[in-house]
Amino acid sequence: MDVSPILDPLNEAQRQAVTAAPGATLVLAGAGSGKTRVLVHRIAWVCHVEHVSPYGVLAVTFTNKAAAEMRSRVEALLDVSSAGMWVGTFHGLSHRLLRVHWRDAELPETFQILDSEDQYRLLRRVIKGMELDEAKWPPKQVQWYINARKDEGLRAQHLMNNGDHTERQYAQIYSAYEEACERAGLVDFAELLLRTLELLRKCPDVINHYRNRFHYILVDEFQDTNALQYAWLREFCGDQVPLFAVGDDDQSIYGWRGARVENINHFMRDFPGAQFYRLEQNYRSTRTILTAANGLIEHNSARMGKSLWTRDAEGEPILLYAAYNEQDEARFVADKVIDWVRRGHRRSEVAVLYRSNAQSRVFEEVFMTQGIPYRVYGGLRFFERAEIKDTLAYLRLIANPADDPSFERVVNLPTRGIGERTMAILRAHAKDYAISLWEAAAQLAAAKELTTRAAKALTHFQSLVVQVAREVEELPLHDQVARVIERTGLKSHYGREPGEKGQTRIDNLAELVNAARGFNFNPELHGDMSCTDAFLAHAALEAGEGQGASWEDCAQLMTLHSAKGLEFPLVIIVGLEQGLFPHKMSLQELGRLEEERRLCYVGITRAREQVVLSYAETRRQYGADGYNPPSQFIGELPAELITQVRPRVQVRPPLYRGVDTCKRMTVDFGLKIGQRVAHATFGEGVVLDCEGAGSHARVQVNFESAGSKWLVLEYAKLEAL
DNA sequence: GCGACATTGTTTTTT
DNA sequence: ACAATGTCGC
Repeated sequence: MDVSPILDPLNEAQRQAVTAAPGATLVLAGAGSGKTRVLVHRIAWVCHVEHVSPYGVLAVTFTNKAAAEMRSRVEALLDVSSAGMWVGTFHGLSHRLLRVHWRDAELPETFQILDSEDQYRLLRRVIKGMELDEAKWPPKQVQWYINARKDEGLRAQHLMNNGDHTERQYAQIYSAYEEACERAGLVDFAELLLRTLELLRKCPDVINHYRNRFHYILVDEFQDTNALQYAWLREFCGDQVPLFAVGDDDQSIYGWRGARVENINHFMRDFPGAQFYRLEQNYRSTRTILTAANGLIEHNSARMGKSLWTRDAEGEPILLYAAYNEQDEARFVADKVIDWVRRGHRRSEVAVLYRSNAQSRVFEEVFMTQGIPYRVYGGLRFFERAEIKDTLAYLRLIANPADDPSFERVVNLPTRGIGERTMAILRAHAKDYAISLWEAAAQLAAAKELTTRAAKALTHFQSLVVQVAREVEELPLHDQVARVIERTGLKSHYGREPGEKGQTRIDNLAELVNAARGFNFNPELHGDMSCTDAFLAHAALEAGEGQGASWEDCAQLMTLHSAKGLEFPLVIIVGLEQGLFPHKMSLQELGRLEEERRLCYVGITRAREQVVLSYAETRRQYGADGYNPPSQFIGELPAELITQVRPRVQVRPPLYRGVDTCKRMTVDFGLKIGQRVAHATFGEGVVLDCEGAGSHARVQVNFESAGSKWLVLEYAKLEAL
């Protein structure tokens, strides 16, 4: 067997990892060091050299995108179809397992998946149903709590008797939520994993089957695994099946949602004798960029230790721009994009990275006026749109009338006279007899316990659903979807919405029919699910892109988090201000601050050719002007790599504040906020704020070298520049 | 059931 | 500031 296609494209460290002896292996793979390549080549290696069938390989990722990429690269390298191979996300693979073993997992055959929005809505219902005050038990927080517990492998029953009153109440809600899911045959995202884990633990037949089947398990982005996912992996491995894990502790940015970098350490403990490799040669960035990234990340204490290097040239210095405010910052960035394009590059090679989504707005506005095409990542995705979810809710209700959340969603959409009062009676009845809303509706309408009007409306709704269900039974999927949209009145309902909005929704519904038409039912993957169920699961597990892939050459706007795994020739990281990035919520705890620093590290290492940084001296946030000092991360980068960009001219209109100090400042000292000033010892800086009056008047000045300071005007002898 | 006003919370995101 | 809810009156 010729292994040269597998080994030739690899460097020494990669080759060692790929050809490691069978057994647990951990690869610490720095940014841009060929992590996916190692994973893919490792699969090829074990298949070709150790003669493991591709069907004996289980490869797990976090996102569908990563799974798809892995699949296609394995196919290209192995020259076989990857159809039989188990490559997928934790959730996708868990789902697949639960569909096969639904009986052992104690699920109804047609169980459906709740996405986070569905989960949130159901939780609100549950909390209301328990007659609890939403203000005291915020559904968002409860949702957070439940998911966090599930991610730790904990059920409500484990929590009922612990903690204080609050804790117990949370556990009570958790328990009621479990029951609601149970009754309606619903499974949320975390539940997919937890159910699977419990299934594997309680059914020796099942786990033995899979341990015999999978001879190799690989996992990507290992630093992002939470406790549940790690337990899931260990369960599959037992003490026989080797686990090949690839990750980078320096890119762990999801601690806030339960990811445990410590799993990297646990790996070495739980798999004694595990092999350990480091990939430190970077193929992406210039030396300047890597030196900067290394310099920054060295400020973190809890690290495995790793230092990226490259054979690449030194490259451009890192640019730093101190903007007056967020508008000035956006204008500067727009200029940079225009300049980049003028030099013969593509716009799509530029990424603007920010800490929080709200920051995208200014950039959008300025890009719009400057005529720069752009694309914002994140936001509502296709299958998350209201009109899409409404249609899917009808489909779900047809498949399973006990699906209470779907019932709630569409019972009065379009409005058919079933209001809050009727629903309250329905819910109470359903609760009393522990039946679904669907059954409750049927019973109450028959028992004449409702007003004639309400009973009629309910009967009408139910017969509509039954009728559409019958009509649709034998139709191909896309016709089913089209028929549902038509017959339920959704189409005309949205058509009535005024303006562009209604049309967009209609277009989206048409797009949904297309998506259904293009949906491949794969018996290999979907087992004996119905095509509709498979499509519904697909909608929940792969919510689709935020915006359809744009053919136009667009500048890319996204959060630092969503930039992970991507690369761009030019990366512009904006809003580098203390309190914004690192975010103020992270400043109290060292661990969280270090995570912010890793986020910055991720941002910098996305760049191939150049990094540009910027911050604003004043920024309008939550409606008020804020003054943030420059981010500490700027100071943590090696100073010699940074070139300050001087502002061109003073573009920003001066800010006036209607307080006496400002007037005095302006009149007596010739100062105003935003004014550049010079101080005898501190050098040059910018006035950020003022307070007090008369001889107590003070100004806050942000000095270039000395940082920001409060000075008493009378003594400071500031010189206006 | 819908439009007008009030209240509320604004880090990051995938599945 | 602002968007996204919730409440109230018709």
